[in-house]
Amino acid sequence: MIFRLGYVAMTLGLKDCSPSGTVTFTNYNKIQTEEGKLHRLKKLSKANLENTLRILYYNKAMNIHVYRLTSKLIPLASHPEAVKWDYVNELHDEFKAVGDYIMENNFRVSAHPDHYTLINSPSEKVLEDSIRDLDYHVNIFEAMGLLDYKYKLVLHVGGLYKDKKSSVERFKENFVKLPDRIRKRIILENDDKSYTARDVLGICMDLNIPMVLDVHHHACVNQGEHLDKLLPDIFNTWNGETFNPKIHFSSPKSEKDFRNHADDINLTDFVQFLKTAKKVKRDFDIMLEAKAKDQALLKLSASLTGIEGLTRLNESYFEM
DNA sequence: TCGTGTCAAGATCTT
DNA sequence: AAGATCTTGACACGA
Repeated sequence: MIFRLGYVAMTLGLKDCSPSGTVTFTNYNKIQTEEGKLHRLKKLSKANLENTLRILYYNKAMNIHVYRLTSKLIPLASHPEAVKWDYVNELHDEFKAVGDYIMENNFRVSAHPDHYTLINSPSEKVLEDSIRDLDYHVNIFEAMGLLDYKYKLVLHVGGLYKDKKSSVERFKENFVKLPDRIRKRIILENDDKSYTARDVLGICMDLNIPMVLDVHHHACVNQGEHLDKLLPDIFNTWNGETFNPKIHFSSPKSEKDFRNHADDINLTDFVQFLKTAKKVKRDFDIMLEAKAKDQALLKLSASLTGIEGLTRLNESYFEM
């Protein structure tokens, strides 16, 4: 079986190549004219898309095909008070260049709306803001021409609101009401505090949603279950999907800051997880969430060369 | 050019 | 009930 490695958003191997250039709302407001504001947003967005393309060139050169797009491609896009503009059409060519390159080279790209996006919130406003943010993310995929639902948005279940059971119910109610173009993109990940892998698996099986296991989060909070028990079912939530199952992997920064991400991936823990994954006998992808991004990936990749039972096919592809 | 406080956003813990 | 904390990369501003 084959597994692949990927990383998140930015590339330390490239200088001056942030795909997440932005402007603070405070500063944005200092710009006097509507035209000036628009110009600023457009300039930043254009640079972000160009840098994303550069990152993809780099990924291709490095044989890395699993990559998470930044959520910050279009600054203030879902900010309620920022000027509304048609970034999809105005940046059509830039979006298309990125999307074409992704499809031509079979990249598996995804996005991960940040933790303010909560579709199980009891607040009508928070829900509304969240849907607007999801809409923005889908707009980006669509603008790139990534119309296939295989390009996913990773979400957490949300807050507990002092009552897990009703909060899960609210998630389900709100989820099924989402428009197809959003709902069919969403996949769910266990978090490091509230919703365990087992909680999320239950929801995913109920609603037919692919689940992303975060191994680190599972170590932070669990109900005593071993991953051996859960992993086959987690992978089965991907049956019928185009892409293989995906998991997230990161290492704790320290014993004290256990939930924080370390710069690199702990080799011992990683190999330990591979042993569990091997039993499932299924190809899968691993999104590395390490602060050293692509450098952490390459470092891990290099150190996996000597591991017994593992064949390194290239920088990010392994057979075991 | 460098260092540091600040930043759109919510939830939850602390006081 | 209000304020602090979480966590993160990048801005913004001043030295």
